[in-house]
Amino acid sequence: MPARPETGHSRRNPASRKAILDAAFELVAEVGYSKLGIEAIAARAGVGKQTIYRWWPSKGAVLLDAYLARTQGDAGGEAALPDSGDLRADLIAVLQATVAELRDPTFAVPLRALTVAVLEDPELAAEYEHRLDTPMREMKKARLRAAQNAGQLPDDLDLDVAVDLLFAPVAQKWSATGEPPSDDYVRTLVETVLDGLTRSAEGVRSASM
Amino acid sequence: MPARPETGHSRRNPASRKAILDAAFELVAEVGYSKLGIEAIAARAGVGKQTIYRWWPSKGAVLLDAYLARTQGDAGGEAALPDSGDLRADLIAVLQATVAELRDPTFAVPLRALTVAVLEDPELAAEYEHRLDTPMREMKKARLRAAQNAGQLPDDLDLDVAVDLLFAPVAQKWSATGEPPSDDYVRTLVETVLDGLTRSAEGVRSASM
Amino acid sequence: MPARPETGHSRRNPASRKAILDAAFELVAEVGYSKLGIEAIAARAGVGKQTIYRWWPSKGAVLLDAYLARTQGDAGGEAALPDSGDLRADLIAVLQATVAELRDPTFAVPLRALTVAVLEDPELAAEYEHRLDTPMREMKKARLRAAQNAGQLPDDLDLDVAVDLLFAPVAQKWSATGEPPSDDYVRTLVETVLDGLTRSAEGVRSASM
Amino acid sequence: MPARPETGHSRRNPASRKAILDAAFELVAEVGYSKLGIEAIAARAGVGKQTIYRWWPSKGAVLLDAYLARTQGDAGGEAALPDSGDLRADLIAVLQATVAELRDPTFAVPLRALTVAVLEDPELAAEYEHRLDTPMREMKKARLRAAQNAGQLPDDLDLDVAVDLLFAPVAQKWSATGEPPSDDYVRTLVETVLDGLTRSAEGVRSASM
DNA sequence: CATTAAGCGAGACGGTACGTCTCGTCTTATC
DNA sequence: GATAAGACGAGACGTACCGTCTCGCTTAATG
Repeated sequence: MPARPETGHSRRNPASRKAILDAAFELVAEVGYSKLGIEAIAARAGVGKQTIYRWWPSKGAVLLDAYLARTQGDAGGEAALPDSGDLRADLIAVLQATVAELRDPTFAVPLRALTVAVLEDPELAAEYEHRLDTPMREMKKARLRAAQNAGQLPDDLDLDVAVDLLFAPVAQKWSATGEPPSDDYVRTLVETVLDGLTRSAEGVRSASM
Repeated sequence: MPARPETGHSRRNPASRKAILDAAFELVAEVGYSKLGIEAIAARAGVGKQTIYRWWPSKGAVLLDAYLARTQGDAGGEAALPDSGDLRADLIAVLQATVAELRDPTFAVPLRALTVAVLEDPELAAEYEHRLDTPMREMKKARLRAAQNAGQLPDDLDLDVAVDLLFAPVAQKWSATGEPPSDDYVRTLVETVLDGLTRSAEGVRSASM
Repeated sequence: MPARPETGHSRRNPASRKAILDAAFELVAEVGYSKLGIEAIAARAGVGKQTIYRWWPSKGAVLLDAYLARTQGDAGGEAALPDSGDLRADLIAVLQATVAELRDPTFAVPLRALTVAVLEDPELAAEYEHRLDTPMREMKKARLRAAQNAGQLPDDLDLDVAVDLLFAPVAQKWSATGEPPSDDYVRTLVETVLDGLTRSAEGVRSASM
Repeated sequence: MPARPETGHSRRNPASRKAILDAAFELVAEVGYSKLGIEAIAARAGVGKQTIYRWWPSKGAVLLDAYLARTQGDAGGEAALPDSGDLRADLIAVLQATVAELRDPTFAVPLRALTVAVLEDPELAAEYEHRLDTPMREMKKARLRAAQNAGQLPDDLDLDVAVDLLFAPVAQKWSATGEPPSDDYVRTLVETVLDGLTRSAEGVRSASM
């Protein structure tokens, strides 16, 4: 979330930029969002405070850049969800990988901080949605669309709702308790989503509805 | 989240307590969580700062008490979800009532503040879960259990997963964007959850899985 | 400096009074005047704060009572300066005893506290003068008056000035530096006071004046 | 009492420094030492509290600087006591000027505050002695030394004792009562000091001593 | 090839809120 | 009714950061 478009030949010092993002990521992992301060970031980065204020509008914006630099430094956004043909197994695998990541404090603590920052700042929320949320959602929808094409899911399925059903419960549980749900929960979740709450009550269902 | 059990005859002044909770609730609605300060609460409540520090461990704890006092002051926890016999319609109604509430800033802003507080403080999160989350979840599970007893839902359904599927997507969308989803989204959500993603692709499903 | 005259049969608890004065004296010796607090005195004395506020108008007043209780508990004010007939030797002895006392922190620290209290509170200053300063001054003047009667001092000598000349320099030095002057200083002081600055320059003096 | 030596080109803001010293001097004259607070000084000076804490270790240190700035802002320390050749008259004049100054609350109240501060803080006492007391004492001793050179005072006179005899009684009376002594007292004081207590009892003295 | 203007590390500054401490008053229960 | 206990409104304490603002210094581009 740069304050200025990085077009043209800015005289910005890339070493300072990197030092700031690294310092912010490490610091937030150590002390949490509420105790993360611009002065502390500047001090750890060996940078003047003004260099942060010059390029970022808030500590949340620094954090978003820092998180993106860490999580997407390697992959250029080319990632995709696995597609073995077995949708059920693939979804379980993806969600179990997600909860595994959330169990690693190195990423979970900064992500939690980012969540707080986004909750407190609507502008940052828009930036977050555009740069992190939407790309991830598109990846997930792509996998579901493949299942549709394979005839495994109905064509009129609302893919956004489907993505929410699969991922929101995990995110919510992690937000609320600090811990992601268990692998068993994830398995049950996927199966319940795929089959529906009413799956084995066909007789009753057709009778009452 | 009282610092001390309120058993016995405490010498605590109940008028001060009420003034503090009212001031906190109003202030947070006006300025948001990050700009909510203990001094401002004390000043608006006409109370010394120490009276807050004496009885609450953090501003998040004050906020939780304030929110509970507002939302459960009247109902003694006896509330229940509607049960017309039509599960689908009841769930849509409940979720639409929920999103309607989230569109009212009077409650949504303090609730958002409480969400931030809970994200930043694991102890408060436990308190929140015990005093707010669990009772609500029990209400929701009670309605689903009634549906089970009526043969509308399978007996082996995991009710916790079911509740998450219904409510987490709404909460998540509201958290991420500041706005709750539309009534249409809610309707689609309920129907997708009840029927399952694979609902109209039985043939394919049995073939590939 | 009791807030109420102690005439009549007050229901005042003498044990509490003694505990307060003892606690005040000990505490001030430990922490100094500026860090001496009513709450700390009450706590150490095992007494409610109100019991202090009821009977004394300020911590300085407590301190004056505490100091008097310690220093004059035994002697009922009957003390007198030594009179060996040798004024010079007696004065030196008295002043050296004074500086010796000022070197004992047990009394010097509370006395210093009392000095501060008196500097800050004119009412307490009047009380101090009446109950401590004047009696001491009278003792000193009595010794000088005896010397006058013995023909050792001129009849028209202003005894107040004389007392000040002998004692003010010692008090002043102790106030300013925290340490009383040396025994040698005291000896030189007494001799200079008795003889006058001009003592051995009679010729010049008679010539120029 | 600067916390740091003012050598080199400090980035300290001299306007803030002056505003703080002025505010401190005026405030202490209005409310006295015990009610003088750093916050009030900062507020009146239009300065952040940290700017005071950054440069002074205590309010007493601010007060010392403030007093020195007022009393020695003009004179660069070049002052000297009057020397008309008539020691007796000069001393009376100087002491009467001193008591006149002590009757002016504008200077007397801050000086009294400074006295309290010095009594409570040995480090400040050392600073006070070095920057205020010693220079004044040297001035006084210089005048007495001139009298020695003129043969008006004996060469073996202890000038420190002599200065104390002349000035301590005035300072002491002012400290103890809040009022400096009268002009008459001062005259008697000077004459008694110069002539000695035993001045007109030579016969008796030689007989008994 | 200066010159000049931006970025930079550093940190003082006017502020604000923190959480603690103590003040002097008030209330409650005990004796 | 005096007392021990301690909650209360009030507000100063000294600290920590905020975001802004100079300072010199370095460094790349432009005239």
